[in-house]
Formats: sequence, structure tokens, C-alpha cells
Amino acid sequence: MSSPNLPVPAANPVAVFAALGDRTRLSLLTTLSDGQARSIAMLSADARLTRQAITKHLHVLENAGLVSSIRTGRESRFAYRPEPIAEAMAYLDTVSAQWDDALARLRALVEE
Amino acid sequence: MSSPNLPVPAANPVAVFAALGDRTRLSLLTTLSDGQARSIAMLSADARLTRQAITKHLHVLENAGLVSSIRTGRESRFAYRPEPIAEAMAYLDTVSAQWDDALARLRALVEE
DNA sequence: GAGAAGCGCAACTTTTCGGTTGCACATCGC
DNA sequence: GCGATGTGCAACCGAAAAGTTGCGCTTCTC
Repeated sequence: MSSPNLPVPAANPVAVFAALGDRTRLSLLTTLSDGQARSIAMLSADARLTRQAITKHLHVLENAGLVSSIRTGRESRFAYRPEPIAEAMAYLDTVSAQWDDALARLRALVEE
Repeated sequence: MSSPNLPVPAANPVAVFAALGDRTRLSLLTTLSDGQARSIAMLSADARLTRQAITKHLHVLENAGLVSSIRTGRESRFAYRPEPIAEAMAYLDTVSAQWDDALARLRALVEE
């Protein structure tokens, strides 16, 4: 999967959050975040789902830029990619920053 | 909506991310994050969707704990709630921390 | 070379999601 | 009191998501 030199899709916040919004995928990502690349077979081993279901989830994660895959021999290994997570956190930061600003202004107003 | 004294649902990370994984909802939340509570009519005014569609999205956000609503007179006003965002960021922090640890260990190994 | 392991692809089923429409009901303002 | 405003609820629809099954193709391994 993932035609070799096609750039990894831009980490669109909505797509990233959507990818994270499924417990199977969140669990896969958490597993992979230890830096160890794993094959589909390995990742499906301890899952209650079919290998194909896991494969689909991995592709969703890949399209969101959260993992990358390379085919080596007969197996394709998936690896964690940190960038989108950083961008997602940056996005959430802007949201909570706006909130904090609003709070600060309100407080200033109240305290005279 | 939201029976008065029922505790706001626990901010389950999966539910929060799923709620954020839609551009209409993300946009609604961004709007509300300025601290100003708004009625459904206000929030639907500048949207290309039906009032009912907006209402549904607001309920999704509410179930994820991202907003709260109170009925005042004939209108029900929705307000931003910061807690789930903080928890979501905390979750992402654990993921990226695990990644950083893995990187550090790898680096240490390589540098002897 | 033969069997096993690891995948990919395609078809199909079942829910879930995002949206709309229609209608009834409460409330506000004059 | 009455029209306008703001909602809530329910039914319905189409598209996408989640998952399964079946099958064929490579790649190891002995």
C-alpha cells in the first residue's frame, strides 16, 4: 500500500481527529508509539477482529499520516509517525488559548 | 436536552476525538471557545446547514463533554467546556512521550 | 517443489452518520 | 391574543464506515 513516493497526506486536523476517534485505531496507534514497527499479522494477533479489519484501520491511520508502511519481503510493516500528533496538539492549543484569553479578559473586567 | 443534574459524561478520549473529527463540529467548538454562550439559532445563522443538523452536532459535542447547554426562556444556550480538551491533550502527551522515550533509548544505544 | 505464512483485492452485509423535512409546542413582544 | 421566534421530536434517506468472507498471489522455509 501507499505508492512509494507519494507524499504523506497533509495532517489535516479533522482527518487526524477522525482517525483517532475509534478505539481500535487509537489502540493500534498507542501500540506503535513505542517506536517498534510491526507487521499486520503481529498487530492482528492479539485483536478480536479479522486481519482484514485491522488492515483497513491501518490504512485509515496511514491516510491521516499517523503511521507509515513499507513492504519488506512478504510482510508490510507499519511504523508510528509523530508529526500529526504534534499538529493536533498545536491545534488544541489554539482552541484552549482562545478560551484562556476569554477567561483573562473576563477576570480583568470583573476586577475592575 | 441534557437532563439538568445528570453529571457531564466522562471525557472518554475516543468519544472526544470522534467528536472533534468532523469539520462542522470542530468549527462550532472553535466558535464557542471564545467563552460566549450561544443559542442554536445564533450558531445556525451563518451555517450552510439546517438548524436541525446543527442541533445534532451540538448534542454530539455535549455527549463528549465538550459543551454544556442550558435552556433559558425559549432558547437553549450552548457553552464551551475546557476539561475534555485538556484531557485529550494529556492523552496525546502520553503517546508522544512514549515515542520520545523510544527515540532516546535508540539514540543512547547508537551512541554507545 | 510443496506447504505455510503474510498480504492484497473485491464483493457483500450491517450499522452508523450526516442531513433533511414536517410538525407540534412553548415563549416573547406588541 | 396573536404572530413571530426558538426548539424538540420523529421519521426518513443516502452515503460512508466497520467488519466479514473468499480467493489468489508472493515469499519463506525445509
